Amino acid sequence: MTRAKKHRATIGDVSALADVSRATVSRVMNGSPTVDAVIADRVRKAAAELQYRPSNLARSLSLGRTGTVAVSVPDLRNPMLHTVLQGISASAAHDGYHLLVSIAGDDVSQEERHFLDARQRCDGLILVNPRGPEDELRSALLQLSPAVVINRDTTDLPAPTLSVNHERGIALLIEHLKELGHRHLAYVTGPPTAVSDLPRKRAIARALAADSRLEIQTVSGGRDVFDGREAAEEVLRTRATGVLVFNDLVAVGLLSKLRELGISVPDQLSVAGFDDIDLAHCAYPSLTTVKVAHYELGCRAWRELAVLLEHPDSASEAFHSFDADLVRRCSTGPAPEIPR
Amino acid sequence: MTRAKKHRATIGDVSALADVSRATVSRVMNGSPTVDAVIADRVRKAAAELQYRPSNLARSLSLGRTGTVAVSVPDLRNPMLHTVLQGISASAAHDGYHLLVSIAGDDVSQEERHFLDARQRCDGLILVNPRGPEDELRSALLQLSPAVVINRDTTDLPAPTLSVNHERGIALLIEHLKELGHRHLAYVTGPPTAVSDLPRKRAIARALAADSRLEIQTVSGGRDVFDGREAAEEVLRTRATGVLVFNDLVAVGLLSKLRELGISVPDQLSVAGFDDIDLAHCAYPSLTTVKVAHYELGCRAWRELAVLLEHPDSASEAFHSFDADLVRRCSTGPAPEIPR
DNA sequence: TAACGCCGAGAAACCGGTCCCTCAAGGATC
DNA sequence: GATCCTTGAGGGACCGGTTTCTCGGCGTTA
Repeated sequence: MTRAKKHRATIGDVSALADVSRATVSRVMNGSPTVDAVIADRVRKAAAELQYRPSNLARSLSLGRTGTVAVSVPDLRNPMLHTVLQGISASAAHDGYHLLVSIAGDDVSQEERHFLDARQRCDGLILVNPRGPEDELRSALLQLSPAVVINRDTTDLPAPTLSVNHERGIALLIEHLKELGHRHLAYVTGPPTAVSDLPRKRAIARALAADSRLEIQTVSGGRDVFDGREAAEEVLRTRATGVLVFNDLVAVGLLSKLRELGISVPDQLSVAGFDDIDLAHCAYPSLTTVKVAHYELGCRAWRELAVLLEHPDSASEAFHSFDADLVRRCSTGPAPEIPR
Repeated sequence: MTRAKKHRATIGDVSALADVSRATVSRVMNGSPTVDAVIADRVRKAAAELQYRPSNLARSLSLGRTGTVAVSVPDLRNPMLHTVLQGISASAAHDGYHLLVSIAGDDVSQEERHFLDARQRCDGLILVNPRGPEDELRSALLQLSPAVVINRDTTDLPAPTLSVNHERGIALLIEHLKELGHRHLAYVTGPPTAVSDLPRKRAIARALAADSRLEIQTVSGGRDVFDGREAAEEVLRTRATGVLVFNDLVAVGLLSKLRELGISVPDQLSVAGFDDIDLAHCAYPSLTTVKVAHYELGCRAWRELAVLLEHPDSASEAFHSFDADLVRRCSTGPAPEIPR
């Protein structure tokens, strides 16, 4: 054989060298106790000599399970995702599962195909911030099962769904700014594809309906710090005294540009973010925001998936909402007496 | 059959329903032109009816390739990694490969096992910031091939290695601070496991050897903003006038704590980071740092891996170094005449 | 000493695809 | 009308594991 350098050793190579059947090698590798110690030793020695590593692929195919779960995320830049991932990862590891992260990328039309692809290599899938239209998501989920959805505020998807209560989070921030005397606000949106913009906008509509003296204008934003910087001038044009921003990252960008433009926060303009990422605490001024238990959300997502992995037929469609808590910091303050 | 709801349809189910052989189904699914249009249609109809999706696992096993490559990273919090990932991801997608990200986690002793695991599910592996001892890494790489290493400044690893020139980056920063009149510096390290601390420390040792008037003290830091905040008081105790920080994220944390402590940057203390992440531009004061072509580094890493995937025997051991460029911003300034 | 049971290892089917090889049918050529 | 070539589909081996089922050999008990 010229296998010497080429392909890795297979179970057949080991069984031949140890002069036993492949079944026996399999038993030894999996620690089955029904193998004679002498033979087991011979097998282990042969395996070591050949540097044998069982093929995960073949093993998974035969076993019908991979011991792996995929998490699909649109983009990794948002630190809030990392916290969710840590929660999932820690819980999954505890149950002996591996985690693979798959980046869906910007092309929403490719998202469904991407989900299917990720799902195929694993026993289950966690979709974080899926973006496509609801009917597509709904039909995709039927093929993806077992799957769990994070941050889609549709309550009756054919999969367990966990979501931050964005609506309430925004409501808290609006309330906070109103208490500080603000009447004219601006909302800096997320990227056009972000579905989680919808509940935020619902909260805004509701607040407007409840208080006729309130005014809230929308400014298009994005997902990262540069998007926040770019939104700054338009925010100023609205002449609002307080700004709600899609998330903390965009808010930090906005703060930096406002500073360059000579706007004093919060004296002239109050700014509030969303998520309470580590950075919110380090921003200047430190960022008022709402805090979400992202880590626990990740843990819970895993638990839901774990149940489905055990009982694939338990048609779980639970919806769990995670409330947000206001975190008052220095980027919000009383509305200025005299608008700019 | 009670297969109705249970397992997904297999190629056998489709071939039975379409009354053709499994080989023919396989041909149709892979778009082979040697199939009669009528039959192909029948097969497609049957596949649609059964909602047939070929098993990636079985396909990969049979094909001997998965069309997937894994990237192993220690932790996702550092934004610099995202840029590298984007580079890899874009290039890989261009060549029709999928990318999976695997998070190694904090336990370095599990790292080798983690690499093997990630590698097993894919055709290749890119190791970003591997941390274990060099001899372990060296022997692991032999089993991991094809693999590519990013950010390990050992030039003769048994795999293509791409690394930021940390040594030169730090040298640039030291030079910059010296020009500003600083003689007494502090260096805030990365986490204890970070191997990329070594070239940074080498640069420091070299600078000290070259200039007897220079003094540089080491303060232990970490990898995220909170580590930076925690290092602040010890930094102040060194009475240094300039600080080099392991990376931008830690530097941003340090800046925030210094601000709380009433230290004026750069008037009383100059601070410099490393990596030039987006945030460096948004920090207050904006952060002097060194910029690295992380995106290009990612692209190059993919290219190296792609070559190995094509020609597994081309024993490539190339070492590529990516130079860093100084980015002067507002967090560094002239050394104070009178130290604190 | 014969019958029974248990332990441990091998043969072979199986997971779900791919693909080489074979061969039948139909059209073209002489 | 017979032969050759081409087209296209099927049979079956294969990828590298796991697992059921079978059976030989040994120790135990009557």
